[in-house]
Amino acid sequence: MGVSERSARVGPPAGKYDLDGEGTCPSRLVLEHVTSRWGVLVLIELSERSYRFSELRRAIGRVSEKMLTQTLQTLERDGLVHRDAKPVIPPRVDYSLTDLGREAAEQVRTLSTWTRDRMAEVEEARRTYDEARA
Amino acid sequence: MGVSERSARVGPPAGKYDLDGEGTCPSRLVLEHVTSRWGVLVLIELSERSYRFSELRRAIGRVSEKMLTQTLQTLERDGLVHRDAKPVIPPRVDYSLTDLGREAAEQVRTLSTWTRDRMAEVEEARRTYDEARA
DNA sequence: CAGCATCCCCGCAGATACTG
DNA sequence: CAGTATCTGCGGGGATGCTG
Repeated sequence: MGVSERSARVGPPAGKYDLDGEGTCPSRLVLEHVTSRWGVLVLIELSERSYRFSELRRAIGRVSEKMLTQTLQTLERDGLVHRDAKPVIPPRVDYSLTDLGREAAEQVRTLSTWTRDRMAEVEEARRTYDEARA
Repeated sequence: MGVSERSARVGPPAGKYDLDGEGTCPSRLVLEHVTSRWGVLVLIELSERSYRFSELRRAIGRVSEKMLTQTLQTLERDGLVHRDAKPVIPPRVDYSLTDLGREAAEQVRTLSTWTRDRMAEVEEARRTYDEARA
Protein backbone atom coordinates (compact mmCIF):
# COMPACT_ATOMS: atom_id res chain seq x y z
CA MET A 1 0.00 0.00 0.00
CA GLY A 2 1.21 3.46 -0.39
CA VAL A 3 0.65 3.60 3.28
CA SER A 4 3.54 5.79 4.14
CA GLU A 5 1.91 8.77 2.69
CA ARG A 6 3.07 11.17 5.29
CA SER A 7 6.55 9.85 5.19
CA ALA A 8 7.10 11.74 2.04
CA ARG A 9 7.10 9.31 -0.80
CA VAL A 10 4.10 8.15 -2.62
CA GLY A 11 2.32 7.07 -5.66
CA PRO A 12 3.44 7.26 -9.21
CA PRO A 13 4.62 10.30 -11.00
CA ALA A 14 1.77 10.92 -13.35
CA GLY A 15 1.86 12.75 -16.62
CA LYS A 16 -1.27 14.35 -17.87
CA TYR A 17 -3.19 12.97 -14.95
CA ASP A 18 -0.98 14.96 -12.70
CA LEU A 19 -3.32 17.77 -12.02
CA ASP A 20 -1.42 19.11 -9.12
CA GLY A 21 2.26 19.68 -9.65
CA GLU A 22 3.22 17.07 -7.18
CA GLY A 23 3.79 14.16 -9.47
CA THR A 24 0.72 12.25 -8.42
CA CYS A 25 -2.95 12.96 -8.63
CA PRO A 26 -4.38 12.63 -5.14
CA SER A 27 -7.11 10.19 -6.04
CA ARG A 28 -4.44 7.80 -7.22
CA LEU A 29 -3.39 7.45 -3.62
CA VAL A 30 -6.82 6.42 -2.50
CA LEU A 31 -6.93 3.92 -5.33
CA GLU A 32 -3.57 2.66 -4.12
CA HIS A 33 -4.90 2.32 -0.60
CA VAL A 34 -8.02 0.38 -1.42
CA THR A 35 -6.36 -1.91 -3.94
CA SER A 36 -3.28 -2.55 -1.86
CA ARG A 37 -2.50 -6.08 -0.89
CA TRP A 38 -4.00 -5.89 2.58
CA GLY A 39 -6.38 -3.06 1.85
CA VAL A 40 -8.41 -5.28 -0.41
CA LEU A 41 -8.63 -8.04 2.14
CA VAL A 42 -9.45 -5.71 5.01
CA LEU A 43 -12.25 -4.06 3.08
CA ILE A 44 -13.70 -7.39 2.06
CA GLU A 45 -13.56 -8.84 5.56
CA LEU A 46 -15.03 -5.75 7.17
CA SER A 47 -17.82 -5.60 4.62
CA GLU A 48 -19.27 -8.67 6.30
CA ARG A 49 -19.07 -7.54 9.89
CA SER A 50 -16.96 -5.61 12.35
CA TYR A 51 -13.81 -7.17 13.75
CA ARG A 52 -11.45 -6.72 16.62
CA PHE A 53 -7.80 -6.28 15.74
CA SER A 54 -6.46 -9.75 16.40
CA GLU A 55 -9.62 -11.32 15.16
CA LEU A 56 -9.21 -9.52 11.86
CA ARG A 57 -5.60 -10.55 11.79
CA ARG A 58 -6.55 -14.18 12.12
CA ALA A 59 -9.35 -13.85 9.62
CA ILE A 60 -7.02 -12.51 6.96
CA GLY A 61 -4.19 -14.80 7.83
CA ARG A 62 -0.50 -14.26 7.33
CA VAL A 63 -0.65 -10.52 7.56
CA SER A 64 1.96 -9.07 9.85
CA GLU A 65 0.72 -7.01 12.74
CA LYS A 66 2.65 -4.05 11.43
CA MET A 67 1.06 -4.14 8.01
CA LEU A 68 -2.41 -4.63 9.39
CA THR A 69 -1.91 -1.64 11.66
CA GLN A 70 -0.63 0.49 8.81
CA THR A 71 -3.42 -0.57 6.52
CA LEU A 72 -6.11 0.12 9.09
CA GLN A 73 -4.63 3.50 9.93
CA THR A 74 -4.46 4.52 6.32
CA LEU A 75 -8.01 3.44 5.63
CA GLU A 76 -9.19 5.12 8.81
CA ARG A 77 -7.50 8.33 7.84
CA ASP A 78 -9.12 8.20 4.43
CA GLY A 79 -12.47 7.87 6.16
CA LEU A 80 -13.16 4.33 4.99
CA VAL A 81 -12.72 2.51 8.26
CA HIS A 82 -14.16 3.37 11.64
CA ARG A 83 -12.05 2.64 14.69
CA ASP A 84 -13.82 2.19 18.01
CA ALA A 85 -11.41 1.93 20.93
CA LYS A 86 -13.18 1.04 24.13
CA PRO A 87 -11.53 2.31 27.30
CA VAL A 88 -11.32 -1.03 29.03
CA ILE A 89 -8.61 -3.30 30.29
CA PRO A 90 -7.53 -5.27 28.49
CA PRO A 91 -7.92 -2.94 25.50
CA ARG A 92 -10.60 -3.69 22.99
CA VAL A 93 -10.75 -2.07 19.57
CA ASP A 94 -13.44 -2.70 17.04
CA TYR A 95 -13.04 -1.93 13.37
CA SER A 96 -15.88 -1.44 10.95
CA LEU A 97 -16.58 0.24 7.64
CA THR A 98 -17.96 3.72 7.23
CA ASP A 99 -20.53 4.40 4.55
CA LEU A 100 -17.71 5.54 2.31
CA GLY A 101 -15.83 2.38 3.15
CA ARG A 102 -18.80 0.25 2.25
CA GLU A 103 -18.90 1.87 -1.17
CA ALA A 104 -15.21 1.23 -1.62
CA ALA A 105 -15.54 -2.33 -0.44
CA GLU A 106 -18.23 -2.97 -2.97
CA GLN A 107 -16.10 -1.63 -5.80
CA VAL A 108 -13.14 -3.69 -4.74
CA ARG A 109 -15.28 -6.74 -4.32
CA THR A 110 -16.60 -6.35 -7.84
CA LEU A 111 -13.14 -6.03 -9.28
CA SER A 112 -11.89 -8.89 -7.18
CA THR A 113 -14.78 -11.07 -8.25
CA TRP A 114 -14.17 -10.19 -11.86
CA THR A 115 -10.57 -11.33 -11.71
CA ARG A 116 -11.57 -14.59 -10.10
CA ASP A 117 -14.21 -15.20 -12.72
CA ARG A 118 -11.76 -14.55 -15.51
CA MET A 119 -8.84 -16.49 -14.17
CA ALA A 120 -9.39 -19.37 -16.54
CA GLU A 121 -9.16 -17.08 -19.53
CA VAL A 122 -6.15 -15.31 -18.11
CA GLU A 123 -4.33 -18.54 -17.47
CA GLU A 124 -5.17 -19.79 -20.91
CA ALA A 125 -3.78 -16.56 -22.36
CA ARG A 126 -0.64 -17.03 -20.34
CA ARG A 127 -0.11 -20.54 -21.58
CA THR A 128 -0.47 -19.36 -25.14
CA TYR A 129 1.88 -16.47 -24.52
CA ASP A 130 4.53 -18.56 -22.81
CA GLU A 131 4.31 -21.31 -25.33
CA ALA A 132 4.74 -18.92 -28.22
CA ARG A 133 8.18 -18.08 -26.97
CA ALA A 134 9.54 -21.40 -25.90
CA MET B 1 3.27 -3.76 -10.91
CA GLY B 2 4.85 -7.04 -10.21
CA VAL B 3 5.40 -7.22 -13.82
CA SER B 4 8.28 -9.57 -14.02
CA GLU B 5 6.34 -12.68 -13.51
CA ARG B 6 8.54 -14.75 -15.69
CA SER B 7 11.66 -13.74 -13.92
CA ALA B 8 10.48 -15.77 -11.03
CA ARG B 9 8.86 -13.23 -8.83
CA VAL B 10 5.77 -11.25 -9.24
CA GLY B 11 3.90 -8.29 -8.02
CA PRO B 12 4.00 -8.74 -4.39
CA PRO B 13 6.79 -11.25 -4.57
CA ALA B 14 4.91 -14.48 -4.67
CA GLY B 15 7.66 -16.42 -3.06
CA LYS B 16 8.04 -13.97 -0.28
CA TYR B 17 4.46 -14.15 0.88
CA ASP B 18 3.41 -17.43 -0.53
CA LEU B 19 5.44 -19.53 1.77
CA ASP B 20 2.97 -22.31 2.12
CA GLY B 21 2.45 -22.61 -1.57
CA GLU B 22 -1.17 -21.69 -1.26
CA GLY B 23 -0.93 -18.31 0.35
CA THR B 24 -1.52 -15.90 -2.48
CA CYS B 25 -4.52 -16.62 -4.59
CA PRO B 26 -3.64 -16.36 -8.27
CA SER B 27 -6.36 -13.88 -9.04
CA ARG B 28 -4.69 -11.52 -6.63
CA LEU B 29 -1.89 -11.19 -9.15
CA VAL B 30 -4.22 -10.15 -11.91
CA LEU B 31 -5.78 -7.62 -9.59
CA GLU B 32 -2.29 -6.38 -8.85
CA HIS B 33 -1.54 -6.07 -12.55
CA VAL B 34 -4.61 -4.09 -13.49
CA THR B 35 -4.46 -1.79 -10.48
CA SER B 36 -0.74 -1.19 -10.66
CA ARG B 37 0.49 2.35 -11.13
CA TRP B 38 0.99 2.14 -14.85
CA GLY B 39 -1.47 -0.69 -15.43
CA VAL B 40 -4.35 1.58 -14.54
CA LEU B 41 -3.19 4.33 -16.84
CA VAL B 42 -2.41 1.99 -19.70
CA LEU B 43 -5.83 0.37 -19.51
CA ILE B 44 -7.57 3.72 -19.40
CA GLU B 45 -5.60 5.15 -22.31
CA LEU B 46 -6.07 2.06 -24.45
CA SER B 47 -9.77 1.96 -23.72
CA GLU B 48 -10.09 5.05 -25.88
CA ARG B 49 -8.09 3.88 -28.86
CA SER B 50 -5.02 1.92 -29.86
CA TYR B 51 -1.60 3.44 -29.41
CA ARG B 52 1.92 2.97 -30.64
CA PHE B 53 4.58 2.49 -28.01
CA SER B 54 6.10 5.93 -27.89
CA GLU B 55 2.78 7.54 -28.45
CA LEU B 56 1.41 5.77 -25.40
CA ARG B 57 4.47 6.76 -23.48
CA ARG B 58 3.91 10.40 -24.24
CA ALA B 59 0.20 10.13 -23.52
CA ILE B 60 0.77 8.74 -20.07
CA GLY B 61 3.55 11.09 -19.20
CA ARG B 62 6.32 10.31 -16.80
CA VAL B 63 6.50 6.60 -17.26
CA SER B 64 9.93 5.19 -17.93
CA GLU B 65 10.30 3.17 -21.06
CA LYS B 66 11.25 0.19 -18.97
CA MET B 67 8.14 0.29 -16.82
CA LEU B 68 5.88 0.81 -19.79
CA THR B 69 7.44 -2.19 -21.49
CA GLN B 70 7.05 -4.34 -18.41
CA THR B 71 3.48 -3.22 -17.86
CA LEU B 72 2.51 -3.90 -21.45
CA GLN B 73 4.16 -7.30 -21.40
CA THR B 74 2.41 -8.31 -18.23
CA LEU B 75 -0.96 -7.18 -19.48
CA GLU B 76 -0.33 -8.86 -22.80
CA ARG B 77 0.57 -12.10 -21.09
CA ASP B 78 -2.59 -11.93 -19.01
CA GLY B 79 -4.52 -11.59 -22.25
CA LEU B 80 -5.69 -8.04 -21.60
CA VAL B 81 -3.60 -6.24 -24.17
CA HIS B 82 -3.09 -7.10 -27.80
CA ARG B 83 0.30 -6.40 -29.34
CA ASP B 84 0.50 -5.96 -33.06
CA ALA B 85 4.07 -5.73 -34.32
CA LYS B 86 4.25 -4.84 -37.99
CA PRO B 87 7.28 -6.12 -39.80
CA VAL B 88 8.39 -2.81 -41.20
CA ILE B 89 11.36 -0.57 -40.87
CA PRO B 90 11.36 1.42 -38.77
CA PRO B 91 9.47 -0.90 -36.42
CA ARG B 92 5.88 -0.11 -35.67
CA VAL B 93 3.97 -1.73 -32.84
CA ASP B 94 0.37 -1.06 -32.04
CA TYR B 95 -1.19 -1.81 -28.70
CA SER B 96 -4.89 -2.25 -28.09
CA LEU B 97 -7.21 -3.93 -25.64
CA THR B 98 -8.62 -7.40 -26.02
CA ASP B 99 -12.22 -8.06 -25.06
CA LEU B 100 -11.00 -9.20 -21.69
CA GLY B 101 -8.92 -6.06 -21.43
CA ARG B 102 -11.89 -3.91 -22.20
CA GLU B 103 -13.78 -5.50 -19.36
CA ALA B 104 -10.86 -4.90 -17.04
CA ALA B 105 -10.48 -1.33 -18.21
CA GLU B 106 -14.11 -0.66 -17.48
CA GLN B 107 -13.77 -2.00 -13.95
CA VAL B 108 -10.68 0.03 -13.31
CA ARG B 109 -12.25 3.10 -14.77
CA THR B 110 -15.23 2.72 -12.48
CA LEU B 111 -13.05 2.39 -9.43
CA SER B 112 -10.86 5.23 -10.56
CA THR B 113 -13.86 7.44 -11.14
CA TRP B 114 -15.25 6.56 -7.75
CA THR B 115 -12.09 7.65 -5.99
CA ARG B 116 -12.08 10.93 -7.86
CA ASP B 117 -15.71 11.57 -7.01
CA ARG B 118 -15.09 10.87 -3.35
CA MET B 119 -11.89 12.80 -2.94
CA ALA B 120 -13.59 15.69 -1.19
CA GLU B 121 -14.98 13.38 1.46
CA VAL B 122 -11.69 11.60 1.80
CA GLU B 123 -9.77 14.81 2.25
CA GLU B 124 -12.28 16.04 4.75
CA ALA B 125 -11.87 12.82 6.69
CA ARG B 126 -8.13 13.26 6.61
CA ARG B 127 -8.32 16.77 7.98
CA THR B 128 -10.48 15.56 10.82
CA TYR B 129 -8.16 12.66 11.48
CA ASP B 130 -4.99 14.73 11.43
CA GLU B 131 -6.49 17.48 13.50
CA ALA B 132 -7.64 15.07 16.17
CA ARG B 133 -4.05 14.20 16.90
CA ALA B 134 -2.34 17.53 16.76
C1' DC C 1 -4.88 -7.14 23.80
C1' DA C 2 -3.49 -3.65 20.71
C1' DG C 3 -0.25 -1.56 19.29
C1' DC C 4 4.81 1.28 18.61
C1' DA C 5 9.99 1.19 17.81
C1' DT C 6 13.90 -0.74 15.55
C1' DC C 7 16.58 -3.32 12.50
C1' DC C 8 17.55 -5.17 8.14
C1' DC C 9 16.86 -7.52 3.74
C1' DC C 10 15.68 -7.63 -1.10
C1' DG C 11 13.27 -6.33 -5.03
C1' DC C 12 10.83 -2.42 -7.63
C1' DA C 13 11.75 1.08 -10.35
C1' DG C 14 14.68 4.83 -12.31
C1' DA C 15 18.94 5.85 -15.03
C1' DT C 16 21.96 4.69 -18.48
C1' DA C 17 23.86 2.31 -22.43
C1' DC C 18 23.29 -0.66 -26.32
C1' DT C 19 20.74 -3.29 -30.47
C1' DG C 20 17.81 -4.90 -34.61
C1' DC D 1 11.30 3.22 -33.36
C1' DA D 2 10.85 -0.29 -30.03
C1' DG D 3 12.72 -2.43 -27.33
C1' DT D 4 16.86 -5.25 -24.22
C1' DA D 5 20.63 -5.43 -20.69
C1' DT D 6 22.86 -3.99 -16.55
C1' DC D 7 23.71 -1.24 -12.30
C1' DT D 8 22.11 0.92 -8.16
C1' DG D 9 19.26 3.25 -4.39
C1' DC D 10 15.95 3.28 -1.30
C1' DG D 11 11.89 2.17 0.70
C1' DG D 12 8.26 -1.55 1.65
C1' DG D 13 7.53 -4.89 4.73
C1' DG D 14 8.72 -8.93 7.74
C1' DA D 15 10.89 -10.09 12.31
C1' DT D 16 11.73 -9.11 16.78
C1' DG D 17 11.31 -6.73 21.17
C1' DC D 18 8.89 -3.49 24.23
C1' DT D 19 4.72 -0.76 26.38
C1' DG D 20 0.10 0.78 28.47
